[in-house]
Amino acid sequence: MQENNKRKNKEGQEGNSLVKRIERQLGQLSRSEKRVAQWIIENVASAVDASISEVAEATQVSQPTVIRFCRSMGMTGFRDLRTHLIAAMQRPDNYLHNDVAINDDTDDAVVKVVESSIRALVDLRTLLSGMPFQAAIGKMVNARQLIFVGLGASGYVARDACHKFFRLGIPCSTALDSQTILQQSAIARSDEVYVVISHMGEWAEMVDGMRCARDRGATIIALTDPVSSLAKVATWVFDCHPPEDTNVFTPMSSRLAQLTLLDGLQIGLALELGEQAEENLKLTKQALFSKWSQDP
Amino acid sequence: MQENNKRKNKEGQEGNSLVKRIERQLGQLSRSEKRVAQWIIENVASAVDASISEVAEATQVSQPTVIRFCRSMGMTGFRDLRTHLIAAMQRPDNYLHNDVAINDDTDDAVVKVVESSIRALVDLRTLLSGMPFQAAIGKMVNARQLIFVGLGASGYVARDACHKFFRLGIPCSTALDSQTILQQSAIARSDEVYVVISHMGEWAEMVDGMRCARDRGATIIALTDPVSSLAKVATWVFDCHPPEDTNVFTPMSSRLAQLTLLDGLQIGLALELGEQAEENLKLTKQALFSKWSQDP
DNA sequence: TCTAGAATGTAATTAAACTACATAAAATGC
DNA sequence: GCATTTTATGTAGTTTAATTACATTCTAGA
Repeated sequence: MQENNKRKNKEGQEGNSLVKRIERQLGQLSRSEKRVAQWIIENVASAVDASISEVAEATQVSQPTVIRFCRSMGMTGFRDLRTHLIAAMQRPDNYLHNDVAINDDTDDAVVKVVESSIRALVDLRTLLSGMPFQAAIGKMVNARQLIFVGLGASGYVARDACHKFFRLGIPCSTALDSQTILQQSAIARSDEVYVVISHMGEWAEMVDGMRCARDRGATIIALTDPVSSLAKVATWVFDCHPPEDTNVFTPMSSRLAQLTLLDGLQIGLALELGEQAEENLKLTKQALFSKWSQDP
Repeated sequence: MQENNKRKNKEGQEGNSLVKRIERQLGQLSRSEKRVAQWIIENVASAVDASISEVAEATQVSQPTVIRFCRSMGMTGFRDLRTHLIAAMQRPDNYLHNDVAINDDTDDAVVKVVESSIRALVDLRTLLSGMPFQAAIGKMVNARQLIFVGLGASGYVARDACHKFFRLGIPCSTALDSQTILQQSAIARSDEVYVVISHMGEWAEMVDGMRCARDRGATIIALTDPVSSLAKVATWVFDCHPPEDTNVFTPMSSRLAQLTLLDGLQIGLALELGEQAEENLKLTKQALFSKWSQDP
């Protein structure tokens, strides 16, 4: 009758987080207390904000039962439980998957959106070790120019990246539509690096353009689905598998992973470039700062 | 006495972003509120367990003054402050010193970048409860037009948001430089909603423009530092306090929080709009999908 | 079926958080 | 230097949250 144990093993690396502790003691609880426990596990996020009456209502038990549950968990009371829950939520591994549903109220939906973003980045962290940062940065260091390529929503990511990398003192440009991409790649040079952002990696013009650039000797760094056509053309691929796209209300958290990946590349490149890049970064920051500190 | 000073410093460091924020704003507080702030800084550990009355007693001020202090810090109340204190206590020194260092190797640096991004979103998660989503969405539902405003790097966030919201079927535009902002706000209408993104919230032209738009009856939703001039002008403020900006290699993880916040707003708005928005989202997704599924 | 003991709920109690209003202090204008 | 506004703070009351005491219900074993 109990839940399967394999899940416990998989998630159980962080043995002493409060959520895990509740899970472990689930068996020893009475029926009503178990309901409370279950709800808290499944709604950790809402639970940290809830008052005792809200928990009681959500789980259809009386308020004293909620307190009894807290005591069963070794806490002095509800307040204490809340304290520990908040602390536990600071470990990102505690965020579980939960899609936005059409009948969610605003606050629940927002919480879910944020949590799905957190999950996207936690996923990214686990993928990092397999990514060719060294190789990509090695090419960038000697590049005459970086060209950031992206269509539609990915264009915003490309723009953001361009704005970030140019501060290192490297010539940077963008190509955000088919025409520009094709023209740009037609004159590609072997000392140029293309950074291409594409969820699916299947837009024909983009793939064609990149193939052309590649043929002309340019380096293609692709943030895309590793099984896509684009990935086949690229010199180096950073695995950004597209989202499962469960429903229309799921936002594109994957672009956060892309942005973060590009942050990582930029910082890595800055370190590789050394003093010169550091100086440039300082200067660009100062340029902003000195401006607005004049009008308080 | 020397020892006293040292201890104070040490404990100040042991704190965290919230404590730092309190320290930073010490100057702008009134005499009594400053007493509260000081006590909390020097007794973070006791503060997380204390009730309002205990804090009031310890600092010799009235209970409402303690609440006022919480509000001055941008929290909704004492409960909220406590939540944030607990969360902040969870990462004593280690995360602060997790900045990228000049002698890090690439992989270390990348991991640090990703973790600081995760941290930014987990921080956002703890701030959500105090944010006026309902109110903001309420205004957006009936808006004739949404105008997304941002300068420099924030401009990319504004663009991204614009591209996201227009898919709901609402007229959306952007204002990404001083001239456009001033002109746009000069003709602002009471049924328009401005969504303004600014880390510092102190660019004079932007603040002036928004004040003008506000005077003309428009709604100003600001993603900015809650103590900034922009925040004072805004109708609703979403607390996006600027990063502590420890070194030049620290990327702007805070913009991920802004993007995610806007994701949340968009999804919340979509739910509020109901079927029509859902239909629009579906259609825009299909428009993309049918295109690239033709060329595999 | 009866009864002990656990489980749960009801209703009252206490304490915490917050609000509205009043007063005092400081800053400003004349 | 006095009146007037603004700001800061406290007092007292209200609302909400957390907890306790006690009553009821349920369950298991004689």
